[in-house]
Amino acid sequence: MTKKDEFDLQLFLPYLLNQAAEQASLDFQQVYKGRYGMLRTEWRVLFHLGIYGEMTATEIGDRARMHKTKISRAVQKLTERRYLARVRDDADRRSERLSLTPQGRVVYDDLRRVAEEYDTALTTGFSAQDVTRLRSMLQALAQRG
Amino acid sequence: MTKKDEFDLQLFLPYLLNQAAEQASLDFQQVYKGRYGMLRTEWRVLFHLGIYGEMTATEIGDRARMHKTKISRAVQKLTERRYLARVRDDADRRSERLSLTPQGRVVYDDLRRVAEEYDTALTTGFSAQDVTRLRSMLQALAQRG
DNA sequence: CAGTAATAGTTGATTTTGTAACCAACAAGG
DNA sequence: CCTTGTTGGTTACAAAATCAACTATTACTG
Repeated sequence: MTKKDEFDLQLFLPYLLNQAAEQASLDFQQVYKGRYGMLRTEWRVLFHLGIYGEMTATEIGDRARMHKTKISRAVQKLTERRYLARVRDDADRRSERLSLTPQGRVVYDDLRRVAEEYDTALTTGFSAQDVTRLRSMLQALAQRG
Repeated sequence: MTKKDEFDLQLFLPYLLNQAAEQASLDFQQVYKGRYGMLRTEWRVLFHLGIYGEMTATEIGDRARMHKTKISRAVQKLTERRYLARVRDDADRRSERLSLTPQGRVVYDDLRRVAEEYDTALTTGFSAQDVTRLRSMLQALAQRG
């Protein structure tokens, strides 16, 4: 990253990643916020249920690396808006099986379409190979710890 | 990213970038938080002054893409801790020239050393070429908008 | 089993961030 | 100059994230 005495903040990975991440989520944020008044935590929960189907709060937390209070509050909001249904699990009555309502699925489908388009827009200008390499490196970085 | 009907959240760039960014900043965060009780906004301001020398708040904001209220509060905190000095600019008496105190420089030097080591640790396992490519792609992504 | 520990999830208090309104100093045009 | 608009920066208030404590249920251990 640096030679000898110079330190380039613009190349420092945590900083750089953060700048890129913030920029990358900006436009997509406008959509889920503007169109559905959702928070980042909320679309994440929505997407997890949309993709993986029925899950419990902790399962989402593990997969998304989100803290359980964030999940709890996101689930509340989404339930209020009738985007998801909660059913107590009879096998373990502490937890609830969460799933999308039909209404929630409509929202998910819409946002997912936008997400796909947005991802495409973000990666235009890079070669397919570079993009693949980028994703795999990011996944590796995300896994450390 | 996806073929036809599948949507892989783990590969969605805004999500992936965010996961990687969060993970990447974790350990470094421990250091500046644990060792100096600093916030992310604060080390950023500190680093900007350490690297680029005297700057005004807006200059930092432009370069770091941070909102001015964040800067304002970070500057306050850092001033309280005697890490930086503020001098009203006579040419334009609305703004202040900010710079590190000797004490602030000590902290900067320490954190910078840690940052360098940490960056190295993060990138081990990747080829030098891949890392270079990664950084340049991230810079490109960060610039969009 | 009884007692203790661990887990799923919620709630409340505190901290941090975001948004908007604001003050002081400067800039430009008439 | 004087009005209007802009810019640098702060402050107040609302929204959100973090952290700690709490309830209810299940798992473990002697």
